[in-house]
Amino acid sequence: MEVSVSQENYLKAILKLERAEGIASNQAIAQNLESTPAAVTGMLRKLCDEGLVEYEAYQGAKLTQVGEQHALSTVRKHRLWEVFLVDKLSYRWDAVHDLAEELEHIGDEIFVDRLAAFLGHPLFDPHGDPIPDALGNIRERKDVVFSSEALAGMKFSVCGVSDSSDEFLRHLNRLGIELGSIYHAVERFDFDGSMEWTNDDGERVLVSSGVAEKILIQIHE
Amino acid sequence: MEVSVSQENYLKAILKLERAEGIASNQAIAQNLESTPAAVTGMLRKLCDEGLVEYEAYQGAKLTQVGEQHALSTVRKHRLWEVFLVDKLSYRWDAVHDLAEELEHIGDEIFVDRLAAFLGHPLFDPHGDPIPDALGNIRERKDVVFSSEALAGMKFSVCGVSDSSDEFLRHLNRLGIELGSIYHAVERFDFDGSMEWTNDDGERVLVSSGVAEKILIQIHE
DNA sequence: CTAAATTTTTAGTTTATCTAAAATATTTTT
DNA sequence: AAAAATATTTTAGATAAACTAAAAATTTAG
Ligand SMILES: [Mn+2]
Ligand SMILES: [Mn+2]
Ligand SMILES: [Mn+2]
Ligand SMILES: [Mn+2]
Repeated sequence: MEVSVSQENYLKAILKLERAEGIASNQAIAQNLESTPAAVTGMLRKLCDEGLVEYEAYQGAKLTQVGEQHALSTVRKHRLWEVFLVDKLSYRWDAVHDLAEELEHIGDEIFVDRLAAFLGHPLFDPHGDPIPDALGNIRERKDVVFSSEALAGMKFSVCGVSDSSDEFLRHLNRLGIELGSIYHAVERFDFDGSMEWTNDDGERVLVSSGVAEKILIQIHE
Repeated sequence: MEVSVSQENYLKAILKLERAEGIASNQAIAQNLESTPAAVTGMLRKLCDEGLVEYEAYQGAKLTQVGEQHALSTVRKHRLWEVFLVDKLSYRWDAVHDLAEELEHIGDEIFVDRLAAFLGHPLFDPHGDPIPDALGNIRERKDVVFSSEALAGMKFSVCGVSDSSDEFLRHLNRLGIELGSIYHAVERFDFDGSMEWTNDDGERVLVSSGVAEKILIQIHE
């Protein structure tokens, strides 16, 4: 019952799609993994044979109990390694994804658990994504909305992003926006939906609607 | 110029053999990697094409400058990860090899260098093997001999092992012998070459000649 | 019910590595 | 220097894990 690197990446993609849309369609999986529907069909059959996904032809895929645990364990590893890279090796949040994508496939549960203990059992990764615990439980955050929903006058803190691509994160770096940053929404410009924010140091930042829609915030008071 | 996991394992084996015997014979490489001479011939040709080893048919293999650097970098990663596992994740020295064998193939020079910095640029791994620095320099230890050479009355500290197999290390665990342990040689029994040692707490240990021949020590005064 | 979209099947292809047995070269022994 | 023993290479093919393009089948939407 060895699960290959490729298979683990499939499981992660299916987990993500299942959480987002209820079921993982062939096409969506292909898109996620930059592959083709034909390749996905082949892999789904294999994963089904191995008891990791439920799959009937033309009906899309769902993870089995075992498959979901495996996927969650891989996500857990991925996010813990991202924490390690940022907290211990001083990587920036836009430089950790590819490395974590490799590290997530190494070692067993004992290894992950020791890593988690060493890091102090962190609850979130450097992008604000929740880290499943050893049993696969994910604490979904409450009271979290996209910053595009903030109204003028509100005070909020940045607690996540819905796009962890290096390009987007580097754009945020340029704007000075990072996890934990606290801002006030000053104004929304109806013309293009962009917003002006200020922080406690009085620094202003102009956030386009496209960017605001990808930043998760928690509203204060 | 991507070097595969398998290729990196070949380079490491060749490095080891070259240091030990001057040249890496086909057969010795096969033995090291639990493969066959025919498979080795094929891989040596590929590595030669890629400029990583010098190889002429029937003449055995030597690493090129580039190949040696790559091999040293892999060894460096392996040993640094072993230090990480023991120092940070509380693994025992007999449980780190297989994991390091996988981790050593991940990431680039920047990653290794940051890991080394995080660990405080350790000079030796948990088995007493020297860790190459970022440039590939290995500080070979001086005044190190096998414990079988210790004469009655001598005081010494354990600084390495020539066999890092889990079985041997677990045997040392049972005897209570670990890196840094300090002993006095009490007596050698001519009958079978076994030795009796004591530590400062007055605890005695009987070491067979086979074991003594695999333990590296530094003699005090 | 059609037409469009999605998925599966078919029939290979690719890549990387390994194997057994035969042929060849090298080394050792006589 | 032969012969014998040992080591290495060649040959020819196996294996495994994935992926692809195009055709066929199925599902879904209008
Ligand atoms: Mn991955
Ligand atoms: Mn992340
Ligand atoms: Mn390895
Ligand atoms: Mn070691």
